[in-house]
Amino acid sequence: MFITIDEKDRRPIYLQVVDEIKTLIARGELKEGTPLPPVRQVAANLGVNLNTIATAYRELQEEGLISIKHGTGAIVTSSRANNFSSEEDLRRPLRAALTQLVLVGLSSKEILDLVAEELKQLVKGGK
Amino acid sequence: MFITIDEKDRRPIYLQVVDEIKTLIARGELKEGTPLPPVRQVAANLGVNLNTIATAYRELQEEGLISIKHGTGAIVTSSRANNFSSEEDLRRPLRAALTQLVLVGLSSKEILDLVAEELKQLVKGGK
Amino acid sequence: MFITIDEKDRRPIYLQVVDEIKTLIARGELKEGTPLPPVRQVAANLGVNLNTIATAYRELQEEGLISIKHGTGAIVTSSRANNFSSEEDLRRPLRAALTQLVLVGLSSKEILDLVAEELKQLVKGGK
Amino acid sequence: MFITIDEKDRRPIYLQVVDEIKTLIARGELKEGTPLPPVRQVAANLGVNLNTIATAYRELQEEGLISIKHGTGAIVTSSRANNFSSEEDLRRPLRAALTQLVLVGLSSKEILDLVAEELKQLVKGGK
DNA sequence: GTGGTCTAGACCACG
DNA sequence: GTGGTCTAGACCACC
Repeated sequence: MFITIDEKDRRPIYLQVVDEIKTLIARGELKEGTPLPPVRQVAANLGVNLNTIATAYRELQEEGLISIKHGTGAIVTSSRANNFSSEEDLRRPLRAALTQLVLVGLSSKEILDLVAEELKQLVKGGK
Repeated sequence: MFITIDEKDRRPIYLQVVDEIKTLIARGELKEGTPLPPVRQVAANLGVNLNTIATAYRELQEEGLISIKHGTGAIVTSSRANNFSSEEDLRRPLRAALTQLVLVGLSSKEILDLVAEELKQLVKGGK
Repeated sequence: MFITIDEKDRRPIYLQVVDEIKTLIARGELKEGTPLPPVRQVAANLGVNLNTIATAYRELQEEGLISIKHGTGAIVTSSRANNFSSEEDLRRPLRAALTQLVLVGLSSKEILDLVAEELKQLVKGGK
Repeated sequence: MFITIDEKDRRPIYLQVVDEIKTLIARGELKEGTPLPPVRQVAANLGVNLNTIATAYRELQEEGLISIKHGTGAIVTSSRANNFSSEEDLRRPLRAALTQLVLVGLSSKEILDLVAEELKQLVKGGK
């Protein structure tokens, strides 16, 4: 399982980890039932503290994507997020991302291509 | 100029403000040369601390979108962001937003429609 | 002997087992002298690790409710717990349970009814 | 605001703090809108680490009882828990607490008196 | 002056 | 061998 963290990214490391794992789940690279690697192992690989990864796992558990069992480890339990979010909550981050692409000078077509490309990687499996 | 902040949004208020203003600029609702309302006024309208808005304006200035002049206020100077960001920096938030949409159960088509809709609102003015 | 464990319950499995068995003893469904089923059997039934049940039995033994004999298994020895607990130790979990009921919006009457109902099931046999 | 922690209690400190604050909210000693004392102050008072209290506050926020604002502090936002719990989830801890009281030898009447007493303190205000 | 995040490391609880 | 909790302390982000 490949996760990378970005020093330059201003968001906290644990949230970066959360997003990377979410993407892996969305892509189907982590299917339901799959065990996640131990907290300590991920922490060692990324060179960060154990607690940082533990926080990420806890967050994923709260969103209902994984289940953590004491003494046993964590497994993916769902590829569906508990959606307590309103449509606006989903639109906001999308709009912000698109806005930045526009401001950087990309044309509508370039943006749509970019979106299509990313989306294709996310739903490789089908749907 | 209409800005709203979302109590439930976990991101800092100043970043929410930054994003909303960026969207207004991208949409052409704030054109080059337009003055931004005074920090005090925005802060009062939103019921937040003055420093919060000042931080947002500073951030926008650093990205080259506005110019802050002591005594005269801030004006929009460009509809192009200084792009110091790598391609990956632009992709990451997009991927995160798309990932969440996938996890919430939307189909590729639904997501593309959503993107197209948001994008249309962003480039209404031109391009 | 019917025991169930609740995946969603955040408390450790062994404690859930301890509490379920205590309830059976309090209700008189497990009387003094009754043998408890072998650790292996309970573990198999619940699909949990053998050590988990062993830990539960050990806990019950420490409270003086059962006696574990190597080779012969465990038997219920008392329907009275060794009360090493202060009054406050007994009140705390009660208060926590009642607090949650209040916060969830139940009225005093509803709560008292609930208590009476549970209590009736616990002392069916006598007292 | 008086909180105490119990060395002998086997539950983690942060959960003890959570329960104590919940009780204060249920009792109406902490009303909606009331600010909670700063994390560092509570930590100092109890002689525990700052992170321990921060964890407790985060838990209360997740249950919807308080709202934490960066740079501002935490305030009580509701005296109603977000009740995602099934009835069984509410009964379990109550049953466990009552079971222990029975096993310790209290009569039904004594238990009901104890419940009534605790409950009275919880709903002093009325209902 | 708030809370948030992270570290290094210890020790415990669980299965 | 898992994850959980806690500490002491540093540094950052936010308002």
